[in-house]
Amino acid sequence: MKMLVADDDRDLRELIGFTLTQAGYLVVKAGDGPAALRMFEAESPDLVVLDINMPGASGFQVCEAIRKRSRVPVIMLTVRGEEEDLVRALELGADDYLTKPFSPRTLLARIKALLRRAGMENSAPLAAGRVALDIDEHTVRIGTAEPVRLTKLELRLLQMLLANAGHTVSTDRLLIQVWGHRNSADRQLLKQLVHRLRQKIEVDPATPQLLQTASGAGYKLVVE
Amino acid sequence: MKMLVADDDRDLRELIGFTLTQAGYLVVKAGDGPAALRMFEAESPDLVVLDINMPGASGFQVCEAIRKRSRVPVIMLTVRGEEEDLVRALELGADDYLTKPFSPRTLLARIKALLRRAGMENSAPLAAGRVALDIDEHTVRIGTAEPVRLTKLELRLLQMLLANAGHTVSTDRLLIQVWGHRNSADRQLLKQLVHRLRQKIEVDPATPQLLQTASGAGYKLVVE
DNA sequence: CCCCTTTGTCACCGATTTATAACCGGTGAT
DNA sequence: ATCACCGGTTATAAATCGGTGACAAAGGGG
Repeated sequence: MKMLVADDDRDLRELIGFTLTQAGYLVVKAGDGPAALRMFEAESPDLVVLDINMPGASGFQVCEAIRKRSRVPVIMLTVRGEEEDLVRALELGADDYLTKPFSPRTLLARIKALLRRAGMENSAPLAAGRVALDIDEHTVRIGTAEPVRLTKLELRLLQMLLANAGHTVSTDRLLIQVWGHRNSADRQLLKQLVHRLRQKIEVDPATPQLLQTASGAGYKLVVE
Repeated sequence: MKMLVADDDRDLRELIGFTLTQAGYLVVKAGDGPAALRMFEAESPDLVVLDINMPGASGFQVCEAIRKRSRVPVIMLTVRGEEEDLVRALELGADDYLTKPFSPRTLLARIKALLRRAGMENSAPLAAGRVALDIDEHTVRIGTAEPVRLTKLELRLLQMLLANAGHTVSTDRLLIQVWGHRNSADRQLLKQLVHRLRQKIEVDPATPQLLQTASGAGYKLVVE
């Protein structure tokens, strides 16, 4: 699940990003309206957290532009006492809003409630290079081959690697993302999981072309 | 469209009632928790506006009781700065909340947004492929076969799958949409319901052609 | 009240998925 | 050379998942 966070307040942006990352979501960030729209185009997030007050283009304009091409859930951020803003935001198609300041816990609760209600059928398949991941169906397609079914853990691992395609992801981060905890004994789990995943997605699992080992560091997904 | 307004503050109750009536909705009112539950039973409203602080039974208890038997949209009313309340309310299954004081215009905007999300304004497509669902009659027709009668739960499940025809719907989402709550123990209910539905709509229930399992992910309705 | 339908609960099976352990070969440090 | 460590592989045990049948509880007319 990928989310776009658009806010000009750097600290708040990082806080929200951190909160969502900890909760297991992938996060992309933007500091102003135009950047938010570019990121939206480039990343096709599954949910957007959008500050109303931003330089460049206001949250309203961004929201309107997003609604022109997608029904992705949008949460607007606003300061207290600006009820006119809220009405306008909701009329423009925003799905929910939060008044600043808010607690991370509240944000998460709202996001979860929204995702629960939001249909979620517009979750675009995550892809890089020849690898296309369909989260809903729990499948990957390599090139034009038949889609391969993945288990829950395989899906999470591949999602994590795909989100950082071309870059090495450390074993610690993978452990946290896939199992939610880290301790040295669990490296064995990762070994196993990588092995099983390679059986499914590599042409020759003995000489991995896609899921390569970065010795001593972690793993990476190679894209051309 | 009938709505239940439950609040112990008589003035606020009347204001909300007036606002909703003006907007063209039918309104029934209750001044405390037990009355709210009685009205809910007697009137079967399509949406509930529920104050958290009420004598007799708190809004939490009322919300919980409502969720035990219905998935009707619920909006909770609360005072500012009680974030714990909000989280608890949303976790109990409330769909939205408003912090007092709020403007009538805000209330209406939120209600409309909620109805829009609940799919109560634009009726979902009732047919896909060879499957045609008649919600009023509680029947499905597969191809040119005789219509088959469905139970309430079977209808909801099939409606949900039909709305996402061709795409996998996760078990969690199905649990929420059909029963209104999610709880890992309740997966058994879904198993049974799917089993019973297959008996009714599949030519050979042992090898499902329509209602297929996406192992580890959920179920999907296959359309050609 | 009884009868019938619907819904929830339980137990069990087979298959899949995940966890645990042992072993192998390569590498780098001492 | 020896040893510790790392990553890959194989094998096996444990847990989970989905399907099924049987049956009990709840609900709804007549």
